[in-house]
Amino acid sequence: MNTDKPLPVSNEPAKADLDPVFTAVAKYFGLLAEPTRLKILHSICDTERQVSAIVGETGASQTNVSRHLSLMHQAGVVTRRKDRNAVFYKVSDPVFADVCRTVCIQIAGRIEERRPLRDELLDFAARH
Amino acid sequence: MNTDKPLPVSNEPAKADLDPVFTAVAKYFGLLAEPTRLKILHSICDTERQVSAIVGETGASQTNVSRHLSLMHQAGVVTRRKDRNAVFYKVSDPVFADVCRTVCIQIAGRIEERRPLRDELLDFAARH
DNA sequence: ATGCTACATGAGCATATAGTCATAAAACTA
DNA sequence: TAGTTTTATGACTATATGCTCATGTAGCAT
Repeated sequence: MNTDKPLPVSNEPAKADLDPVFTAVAKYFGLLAEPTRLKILHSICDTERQVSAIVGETGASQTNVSRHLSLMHQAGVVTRRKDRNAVFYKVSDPVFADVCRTVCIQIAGRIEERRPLRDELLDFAARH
Repeated sequence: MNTDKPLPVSNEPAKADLDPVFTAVAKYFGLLAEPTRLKILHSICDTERQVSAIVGETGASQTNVSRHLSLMHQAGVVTRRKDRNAVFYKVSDPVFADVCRTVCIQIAGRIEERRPLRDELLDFAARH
């Protein structure tokens, strides 16, 4: 019998195979879907920083920061460098670096205008 | 006593006020962080479609599709148009339309190469 | 060796949310 | 009117995950 991947139903153009893509992309966006992670990314998008510094900047607990950093390291969007007793992290993924810079630096000034966030991200997109 | 918003600790440049921004941005990205929603967005990023058609395309249940559509409508990224018995949805946010087009059309062909997804999104970013 | 600092991690809790089933509401059809 | 189709929603379940407390581990200092 046929052991190849199951053929798509009717004449659809291999649409079933898109599922893993959607799942993977969703996970990727999920990394950007948490305020604490965005804060952390903001803290290390330009400068390499050690965990304790990130903790101080973000105000999150050491445990929590460590967990988020592990997660993002596993996903490959931050790099880890150990120096003596400290561990330094940095955003290695240019997309993420861009996003956090844009979001944090560009948008921050407009928060008091209370424009819908949609507009903010529209501006973000327009500049890329 | 002072009833204004609390002053930032030490000489930090109003960093505490960034919190609502991070939260809002996170919620926004969260809309893109679910496979089913990405499928739905893919289905209506170019063409306006009624719910039953989206159900047929995505393979998700009618209830689930309806919920996701409500959610995205509330968030303002899709528009709703009622025609007789049917309801038509369309992606109204150009950012989302772009994302879903890019992700689905551009990346789909490369899934079998098994490159890390990071590279995929790098390409996405490079073309903007 | 003892203690201190820096980071990571197991266990557990609390909450958010994706999904389902049943049902409701609205509009068309016979 | 009765029945069908289309979409939305209340109630519920299951799972994921953000967070914390406690503890472990590694390197440095005295």
